[in-house]
Amino acid sequence: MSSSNENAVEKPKHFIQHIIEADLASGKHARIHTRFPPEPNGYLHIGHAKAICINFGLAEQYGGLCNLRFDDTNPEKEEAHYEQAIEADVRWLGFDWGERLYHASDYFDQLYQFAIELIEKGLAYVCELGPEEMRAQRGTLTEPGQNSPYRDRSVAENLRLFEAMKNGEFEEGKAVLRAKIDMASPNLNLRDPVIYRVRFAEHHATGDRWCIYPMYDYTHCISDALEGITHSLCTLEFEDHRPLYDWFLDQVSVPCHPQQIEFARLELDYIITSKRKLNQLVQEGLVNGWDDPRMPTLSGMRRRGIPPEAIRDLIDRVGVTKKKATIELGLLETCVRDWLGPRAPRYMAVLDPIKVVITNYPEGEEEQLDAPLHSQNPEMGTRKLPFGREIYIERDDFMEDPPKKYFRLKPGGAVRLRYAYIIDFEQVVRDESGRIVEIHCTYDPDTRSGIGTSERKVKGTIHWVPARASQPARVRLIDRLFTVPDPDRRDEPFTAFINPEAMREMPEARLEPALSAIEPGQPVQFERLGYFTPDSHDHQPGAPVFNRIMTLRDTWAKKKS
RNA sequence: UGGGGCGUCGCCAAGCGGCAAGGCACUGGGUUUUGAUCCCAGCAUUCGCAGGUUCGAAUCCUGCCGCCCCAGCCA
Repeated sequence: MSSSNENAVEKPKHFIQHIIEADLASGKHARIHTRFPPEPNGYLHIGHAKAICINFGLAEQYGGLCNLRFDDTNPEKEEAHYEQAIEADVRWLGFDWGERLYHASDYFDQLYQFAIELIEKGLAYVCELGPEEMRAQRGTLTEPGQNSPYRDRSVAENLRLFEAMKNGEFEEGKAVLRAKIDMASPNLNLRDPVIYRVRFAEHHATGDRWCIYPMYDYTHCISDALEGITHSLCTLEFEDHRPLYDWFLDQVSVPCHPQQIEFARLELDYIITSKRKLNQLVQEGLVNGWDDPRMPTLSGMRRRGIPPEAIRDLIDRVGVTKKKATIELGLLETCVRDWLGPRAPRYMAVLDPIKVVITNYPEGEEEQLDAPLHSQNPEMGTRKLPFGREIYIERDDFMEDPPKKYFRLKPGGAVRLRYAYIIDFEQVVRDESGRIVEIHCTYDPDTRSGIGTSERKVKGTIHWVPARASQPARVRLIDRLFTVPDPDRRDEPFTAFINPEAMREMPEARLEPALSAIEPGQPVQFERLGYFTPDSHDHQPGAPVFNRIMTLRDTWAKKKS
């Protein structure tokens, strides 16, 4: 996808690949097995795409397997409908978990039995400290914690109390099961972490069968082991949890001991991935839902028209390391253009039209031009393009008083109309207020594209649509959601940096007729403007609505500024 | 002042004792009926800093400095 050119230098392997290859070579594993473990409490965003691509991608690359597992251990936050959305997003990215769709809640019975095993080994106890007391006794970063007064209960008593917890005999907050590790550990995670808490909440998968729920650290490692995961990949903030991950697996009779490996999550400038903040955007109506095309959610990017291949390419180019890195948005833009460039069929649309009358073109006449769908790839075929006396061009493709090097239409000048003729400027027509309402030109019949006999050359070529045969449309210009690269890390709230121009609708836009056959999901290029696709919610065959996926690279705009 | 990580070009990133890959961005030039694409060229005497070991260090040692994460009965 990226640079598969001539000298095709092999892409260097990243550290996780080194680990996997060593494990395969040493015979530690015959095949690898990974998993993508989202919590079903929100929608997936571009950051999740990295975890998805790494887990599924590595399994694919080394002939292994990757499970999809919902980490549903907190009934108060999770909801079933998120699961369907997550599944759709993972599939959209092009990955498949086969029959291996699991839930942490599938293991609640086993998790309960392993907890009993820990109690029997004297490694877990029921603690009746309240949340505040427990915090007070945990110590600080520099001071050790104190042992709970309940720490030395007998195995029999712990067994009885834990069962009482399970039977609903304790109110929420009145008792937890804790691992007995070390209250003086410099790693806070090892200071007798809670492994079960009481919650009288309906769980979306297990209903009211349980009133005690296992905590993440305890659940995750055991779930991995039960699924035969070989490499448990997660983000950097879990590094401190690895000793606990290993501790549980060492104490309990699970079938294997997966290796947890941490990598840096994906960060992009001009975007945010905080669940809380994305939710705020939606709740406060700052965007139109989770799949608003401005959103960095996978559903938003899909609706905007960004190809999943471009996202996979981005992840591929960015690499996998333990160093926190913020990638420039420009790289994503490059990936999108690289994927779409050779594939998107070309059409013409005028976003902000101004009428051009070709005064020497016979009134009432019209001709059908043949225009290639992709000038570099003739195999894509052609479409018919009606041309007549009246057409529309882009308002900013004409300037009365142009700067030097402006080679579009100007007084005294000429331009080529893409796939049609060269036209010469004649005059502008104004209304009473002096506003230009029309431009009059003449065309040069010998310059028709392809079959013209003239040797005449002009510097500029502009796009256009026929006045009569073009179709009115709403076209939304999508741009970055924020005006600063780091809206997250400012003194003002991030909402202060929302880009008011992130979605501009062009109400007067007009499309060439062939565009009426394009449906949502099909990306096209509007020549000289960018890549666009019909909006999956609002587009109607008779009333088209297109979203801009990405502009074309524009060096002219750069030179001007 | 505890513990765990990370510091190689503007943004990423190879490199693992033998003398700084690659991508993106940027800059110049060529092609072009998309100021797009494509092509060609340029772009770190230097690897957070300071010492040390060595014939030789981004790579080894020592000491500093900077940044990130951890005190949920969240994940």
